[in-house]
Amino acid sequence: MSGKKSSLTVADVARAAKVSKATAARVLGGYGIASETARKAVLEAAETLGYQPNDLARSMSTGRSGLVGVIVGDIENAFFSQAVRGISDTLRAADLNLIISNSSERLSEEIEMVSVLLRQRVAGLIVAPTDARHLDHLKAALAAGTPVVTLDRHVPELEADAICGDDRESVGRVLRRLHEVGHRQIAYVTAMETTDGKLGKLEDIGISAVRERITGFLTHMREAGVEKPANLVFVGATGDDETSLVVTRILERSPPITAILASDSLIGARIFRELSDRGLKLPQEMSLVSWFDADWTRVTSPRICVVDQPTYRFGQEAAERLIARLKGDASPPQVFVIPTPLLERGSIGAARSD
Amino acid sequence: MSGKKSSLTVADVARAAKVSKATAARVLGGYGIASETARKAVLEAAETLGYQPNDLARSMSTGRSGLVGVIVGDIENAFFSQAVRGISDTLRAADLNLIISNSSERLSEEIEMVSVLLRQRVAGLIVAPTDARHLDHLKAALAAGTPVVTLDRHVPELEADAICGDDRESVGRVLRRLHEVGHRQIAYVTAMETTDGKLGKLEDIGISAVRERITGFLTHMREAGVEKPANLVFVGATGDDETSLVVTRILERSPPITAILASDSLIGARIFRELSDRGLKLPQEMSLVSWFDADWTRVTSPRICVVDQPTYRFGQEAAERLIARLKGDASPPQVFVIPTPLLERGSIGAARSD
DNA sequence: TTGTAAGCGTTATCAT
DNA sequence: ATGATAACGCTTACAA
Repeated sequence: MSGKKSSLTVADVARAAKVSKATAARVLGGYGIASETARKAVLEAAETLGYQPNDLARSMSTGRSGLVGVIVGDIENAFFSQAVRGISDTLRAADLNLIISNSSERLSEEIEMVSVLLRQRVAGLIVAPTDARHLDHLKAALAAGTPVVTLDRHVPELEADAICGDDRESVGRVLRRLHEVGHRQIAYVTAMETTDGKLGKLEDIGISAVRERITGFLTHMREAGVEKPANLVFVGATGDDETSLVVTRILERSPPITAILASDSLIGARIFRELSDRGLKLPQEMSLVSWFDADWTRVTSPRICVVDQPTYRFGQEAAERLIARLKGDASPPQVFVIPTPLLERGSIGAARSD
Repeated sequence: MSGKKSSLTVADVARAAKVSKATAARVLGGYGIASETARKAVLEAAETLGYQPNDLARSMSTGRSGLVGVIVGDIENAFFSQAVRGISDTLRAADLNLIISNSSERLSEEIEMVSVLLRQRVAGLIVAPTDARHLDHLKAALAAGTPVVTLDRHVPELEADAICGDDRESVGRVLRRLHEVGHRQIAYVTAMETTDGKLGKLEDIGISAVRERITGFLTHMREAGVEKPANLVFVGATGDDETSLVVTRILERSPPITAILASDSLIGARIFRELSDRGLKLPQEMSLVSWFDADWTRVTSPRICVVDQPTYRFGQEAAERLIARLKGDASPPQVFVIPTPLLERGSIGAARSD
């Protein structure tokens, strides 16, 4: 009852239809030409036998594989899973499938996964590169003729299309808004880890989206007359405990910090919980803005103001670019910047009088 | 600069290493035997040439493919993306990769995806079957010798291992708790669609997890002396508007409904928003319990009591079962029931006096 | 231990 | 329009 029946081949169908293997293959593969009679005979034979083509073999001889590799930082994160959905929907419409891998935002894993995917001879790669300073593996993919599209991140040195948000500008929008209602001491909190817990050189930030946003933050804050904005960037908010520590440091600051920007929605949620655990009232005692319009930001009171990153669209665009490349588009690599508007909600209030 | 260099083969390496193709293949494939000298020569040649094996070809000749197909209802839903993460982590440890597909909870898409994945000759399949009454495609997979594991759902008629929660019991736990604090009129809300908006025959519920929970609900409610518990099951909460309608109907009921169970975390979030939009106070005016410990349930006030479905573990177990099958385990199919404990939080309060 | 040669299931070339 | 037949890149008897 549990048959490991080594599936049927075109040869079997050909035999049943009393034509040559070549003719059967032409009909089944939908290429070349065949007479109506032959076509009918073959299709009928295939039907009754229950023939299922072997895409492995097909890819072997054609050289192209119908599989696209996707490497994200963390599929559990709605930011990425939503993007993956966009990718998936778009790819399917082009008859492509998707092999998915998690880098856990670790370079070593990303390298490993690229290698695995290349071995599988994927038709193309969509990657959220973990570290803009290590690109050999991605360059190797390109050199092997496998198109690459970067997702959410842009690496100029790579000959690849990129889909990303307007990170630097989005920070500007947030800060302008906060400035309008009187905020001056504003904290930026990110998960990024540094050796000493302090913000280092900007060039050392491997994830371009993070680098862009912090750069924007520093620029705009300086323009607004804040002395040492780097002191307002808090790094290392990687988990609950670390974030708790960061919040403590923020609350101890003098002059008092009146608003917090959370670099992503995981951090945002943690910060929100910390603040409400400590009994702080939003937005009277603290304003909060997070990146990504996650579910949780709409059930809090007040609801949380967010920078809306339409990641489903990120995914769509990425897949579309890749498909274009697969179809032969050989134009120079482009960066597609997707607007990430500020969604105003109750978590921004007037700054406390200092 | 953009080379479509048709990658190197074992033959190229063999030539460079001055050995036969077979010897090179043996070394590179890590099978058979080779002298130390040969081994060194081959590896060195492979290294300097930059040889990358072709897994497609390998699968072709060995018959096994190193790829596992996963079909979920909606990768955007944290319930599934978390499970996928569990699957991914576990598979990787066994040197397997994962092709992922979305069924959008539609049978037709599921059938299509199974077919695509079988064509790709995946080694195995992990599926959250959309409809327990249509199994031909999954049976075909089994017949072709491809092991199948069902995720979150169990279909007895299928010769496949199943990983699922203790759905029926979990409803019991929830209801018992609610009963203790005085609730009698309790609503169960699900996304499931029916033709007339009413609950039909239980056997017609295609998703086993939903069927089990509703069955449990009806049984326990009856045991608690509620007359027509079916009237307390609200179906069709598929989107924001539909859920709004359901909530209206719930609030209009007499005798008044004092507690709501949300069949999944998307519905739970929608219901919560509806309730707070209407100014109802949790838990004084309404109690709420949701399935799945989603992020949003921990940032509301009060926090939402949930039935904790450890879906990462669901995924892990599913992958482990599949790996066991791939290794040749031929024992009869088993159902692995994973406990889904009730996490008590502030959203349960004493029932209003009626 | 090593090499020769025959597959795996397609596609693709070239006569017929 | 159709049919032999040779690839594709690997594994795997079987021989040497």
